[in-house]
Amino acid sequence: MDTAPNGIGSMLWMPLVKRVRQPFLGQWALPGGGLRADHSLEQSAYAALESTTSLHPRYLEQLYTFGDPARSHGGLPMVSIVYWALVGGADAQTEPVEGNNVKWFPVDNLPELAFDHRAIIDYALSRLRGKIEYPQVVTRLVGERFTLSQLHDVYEAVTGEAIDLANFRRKMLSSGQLEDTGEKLRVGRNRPAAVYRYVQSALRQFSSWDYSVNQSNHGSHATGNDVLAALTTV
Amino acid sequence: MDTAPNGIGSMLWMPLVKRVRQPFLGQWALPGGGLRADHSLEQSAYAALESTTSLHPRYLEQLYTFGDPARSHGGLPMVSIVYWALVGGADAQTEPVEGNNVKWFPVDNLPELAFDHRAIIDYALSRLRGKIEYPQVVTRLVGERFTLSQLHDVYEAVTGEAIDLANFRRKMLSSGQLEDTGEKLRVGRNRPAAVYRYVQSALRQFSSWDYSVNQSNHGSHATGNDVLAALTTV
DNA sequence: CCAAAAGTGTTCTGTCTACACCCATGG
DNA sequence: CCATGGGTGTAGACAGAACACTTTTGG
Repeated sequence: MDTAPNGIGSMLWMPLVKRVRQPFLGQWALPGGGLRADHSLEQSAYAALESTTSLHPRYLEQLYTFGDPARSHGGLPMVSIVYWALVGGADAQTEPVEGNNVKWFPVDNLPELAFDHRAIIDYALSRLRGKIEYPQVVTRLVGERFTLSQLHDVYEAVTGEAIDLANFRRKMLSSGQLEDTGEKLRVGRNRPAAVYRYVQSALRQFSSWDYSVNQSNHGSHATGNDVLAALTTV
Repeated sequence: MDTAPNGIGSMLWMPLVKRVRQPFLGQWALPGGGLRADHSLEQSAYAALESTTSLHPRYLEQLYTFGDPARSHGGLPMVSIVYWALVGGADAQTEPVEGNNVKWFPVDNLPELAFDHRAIIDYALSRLRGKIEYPQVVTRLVGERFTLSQLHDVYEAVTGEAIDLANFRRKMLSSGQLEDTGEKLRVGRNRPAAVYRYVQSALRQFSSWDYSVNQSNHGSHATGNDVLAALTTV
């Protein structure tokens, strides 16, 4: 995939779905699906995303709940509960098989969107930027084990701006949250880089209901160059 | 009201309601109410809080939506949409009239709570701490016009720790977000303090759906010593 | 003049930034 | 031996913490 204009190596991408009914027929929109009585909200969101995009996200978090009376038709107010997901580089290798109605877009070049989905995406991105410091979050994007360069690429993709690699590396290492696995990873013909992971205590240190679901991980390594995210509505 | 143990002058308080039915009969819980078809979620939350506690909050924000299948009875999953409110010192003067089933508690000394309401409160507090920098938020607690000492008290109450007043004052003034109103406020027989307000641009600078509702304000001044917050469920 | 809160100055320390530099590797 | 990314050193700018100090007021 492409490289971003400014000195940034990686890019955030997300899948959109072309609407097949009114309103906004033919426009791009966030993937979505219905609520299921015997499932948690997270499970319903996961299913909605999976069925429309074939993604198996490793991170799923509730974003916001919308309940505008203008959307209601008669009885109860219509409520949309929006989730967002992160998909790591490893999963991505199998994904970009785009279905007929699904297409991946870089977040800095999105098409016109249906409803208020553009605003939802902007809000999700600001939340993501605020949380990128959390190991639980960044791990979903870069994988369990990673080099400092890979971690650096994810930070740049998420923040959208260039970060000095030398300073980044020092900051990360001095945080005490990373440990050297002893492994080396060679990219191309260059000097092999040390492979790190977050220490257990860093991964555990979070309190809220975020990061609750889908802790299953398939032992994958981050190798791709791009960073993927998805939003879904229930 | 009391003074906190450590050098902190003000305290965060919140209202709880004693449950009058099963489950958790007799236990303390967050105020709550039902959803209304012809109202937005915010309006419903506002109504729920108002009817149980007689509060007219000046700040209302969506916290999280719960939808555990374990809560369901048959049909659709039962969903709770939690909002939180901030109530400034001025409003407070009329409030602490506690109804039979409503009582105010300092957040560092809450009773046993029904359901998972304790966890909800903890999450709300961490969110509040993260947002206390935003003029839109702090203004709801301290009022439109305030002295630097009052602002300082709010910061201490919310963060729960002592903050050096001299440094605090410099930081605030150098931020460029405050402007001197020219007014003076005398407390007791001491030197009068300058009264400040946030500049318009600072109050406008926010993006998300938070801070959307209930912009009505009754031109009140913060004079009380305590800071109040409320959570409600819909 | 005293107490108490308002408000100012100064020093110290740690963190962020920019950028020069050295190291390891395969071709 | 050279190009490329991995990795280290260092000097200046800046922001926060600690705390001594001065000012204004009513009693």
